[in-house]
Amino acid sequence: MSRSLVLACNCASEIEPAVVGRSLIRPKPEYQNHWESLLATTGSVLHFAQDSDIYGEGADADTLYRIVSGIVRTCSFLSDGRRHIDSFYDEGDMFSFEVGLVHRLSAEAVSDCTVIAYRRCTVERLASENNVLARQMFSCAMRNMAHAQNHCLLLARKSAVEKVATFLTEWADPSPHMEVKALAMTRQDIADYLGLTIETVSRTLSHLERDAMIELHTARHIRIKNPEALRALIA
Amino acid sequence: MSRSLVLACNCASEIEPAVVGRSLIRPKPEYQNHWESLLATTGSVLHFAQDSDIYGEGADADTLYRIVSGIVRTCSFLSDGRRHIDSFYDEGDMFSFEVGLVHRLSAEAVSDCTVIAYRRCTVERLASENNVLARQMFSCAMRNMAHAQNHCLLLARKSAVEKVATFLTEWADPSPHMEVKALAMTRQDIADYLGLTIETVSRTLSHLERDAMIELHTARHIRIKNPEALRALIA
DNA sequence: CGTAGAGTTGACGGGAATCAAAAGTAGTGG
DNA sequence: CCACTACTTTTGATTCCCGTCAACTCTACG
Repeated sequence: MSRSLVLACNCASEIEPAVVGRSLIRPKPEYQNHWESLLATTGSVLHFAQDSDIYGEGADADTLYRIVSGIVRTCSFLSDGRRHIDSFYDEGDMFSFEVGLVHRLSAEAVSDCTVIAYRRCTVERLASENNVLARQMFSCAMRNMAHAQNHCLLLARKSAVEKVATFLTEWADPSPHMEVKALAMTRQDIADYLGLTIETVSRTLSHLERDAMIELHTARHIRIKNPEALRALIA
Repeated sequence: MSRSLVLACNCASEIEPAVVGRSLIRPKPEYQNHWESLLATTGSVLHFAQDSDIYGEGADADTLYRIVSGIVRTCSFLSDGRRHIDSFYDEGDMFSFEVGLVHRLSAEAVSDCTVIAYRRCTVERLASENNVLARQMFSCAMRNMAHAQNHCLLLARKSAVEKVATFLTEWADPSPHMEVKALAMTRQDIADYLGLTIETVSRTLSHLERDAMIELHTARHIRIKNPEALRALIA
C-alpha cells in the first residue's frame, strides 16, 4: 500500500475531501495527531522574529516547516520589486513544498514565529514507512496547488470588494460571531496578497464598514457583523 | 526506494530541475519513453471535437489524461459566469490532477483533440511498481502548482503588455525564428487566461506590432520579430 | 512630548473595461 | 464564383475602477 507515490496523490482525498478557503493547507484536526506522533522527535524548533526571512528565493529547499505559532507569508517578486504574496500560513500549517531543489518563493515571518523544521530526507524516510503520514504530506502539497488555482481566479476576475470580502471570509473565525482574530498582517500584506494597493484595501474596508457588513474595532481587529451579506459579495 | 510517497515529492527535482514557462507541465523528452513503455497498453484513446467538454466541474476525478494531439484548457467560473482559464495543455502534457475525488476545474478541447485516458487506479498500480513513473507523475502534479503560483504573480502584478508578452514567450516556438505556431486559442481564451478582455488583448497585440516586436501574419499566426525586446517586457 | 510607522481619506489621473461599430475570415448553398 | 450568414478580430469613443500622489490621523514607543 505505502509503495505508491501516485497512490497517495490520487487517494489523498479518500481520507480528506477537498475544502475551500484558508483551511486548504491545514490538515483536519482528527489527523493532526499523525504529525505529532510521527514527527515529534525529529524536528528542531526554531524562532523567527517579525519580518525576518525564513528562507529566500533561490535558497536550498532541504527543509520542511510546520508552524507552532505565528503567521508566515510566502512571496515572489518581479524584477522591479513589485511584490506578490502567494499565501499566508497559520498555526498548524506546513509550508515550503517545492518542485525543485531550490525555493522559487521566499518565506518571511509576518509575526514572531515558532516553527518546527524537519529535514526533507528525514520526512521522506518516515513517510516511506508510514502510509498515513505520506498521504498527509502529499495532501498538503496538493492543497497548495488548489489554493493557488483558487487564488488565480480571484486575482484574474474579482473586483476589489469581492477580493476583500473573500479575504475576510478566509480568515474569519468559524465561531458564531465571526471575529477575524487580530490580523497579524499589515494592509500592505493584504494588498500584495489580493493584487491591490494599501489605499484600495483601506478604502474598501471603510466602505464595508459604512455598509454595516463589518466593524473595524481597531485596524487589526475586525468583526464581521453580517456574514451572509459578506459571503454574497464573494461571487 | 519506490516505497515513499514523499520521496517522490521531494526528490522529483533530482531528475528534473524546475523550469519556467509552458514546459512546466511537460516531462522532458528523455523521460517521455517511460510514459510510453509503461502506459502504452493501458490507456484508451478518445477524441474530442473543438469546444467540447472533456469533463465538467464537479465530475468524478477518476481518470488521468495525456494529450496525443490538440490543445486543452482547464477553466473555473464565478457564480455570475465570469470565466478564468487556469491553464492550457499541449501535446504530451498530462492533465486532470486533482486534490479530491471530484474535479474543481472543468476541461475543454480548444481544438480537435486526441487524448489517452488512463484509469486513476491503473496508473496508481503501475506507479507503485515503477519508481520512475511514480516520480514522473508526482513531478507533473507539482509543476501544475508551480505554474499556478507563477500565474498568480502575473495576474496580480503585471500590466496588460507584460501579460501578453509573457503569454507569447510561453507559447513561442523555441526555434530561432520564434514563430508562435498557429494559435489554437481565440482572443477570448487568451483574455480569460490573462485576466483581460478580448479588446485589450487585441489592442495590445496591435501595439506590439506597431512597435515592431511581433508580426501578425494572420490573427492566429504570430511571428516574434524581436525576442530580446519582448523578453524585456516580461518583467 | 516628539518621532516614526501604520492606516485613513481625499483629489486626480490613467489603464483597462465597456459600449459600439467596422473589418476581416470562414463556411454554406445557390 | 459569389452572395449570404455567422463569427472572430480589430478599432474607436467613452466610462469607471483602481492606482498614484499627497495630506492627515492614529497608535506605539522611547
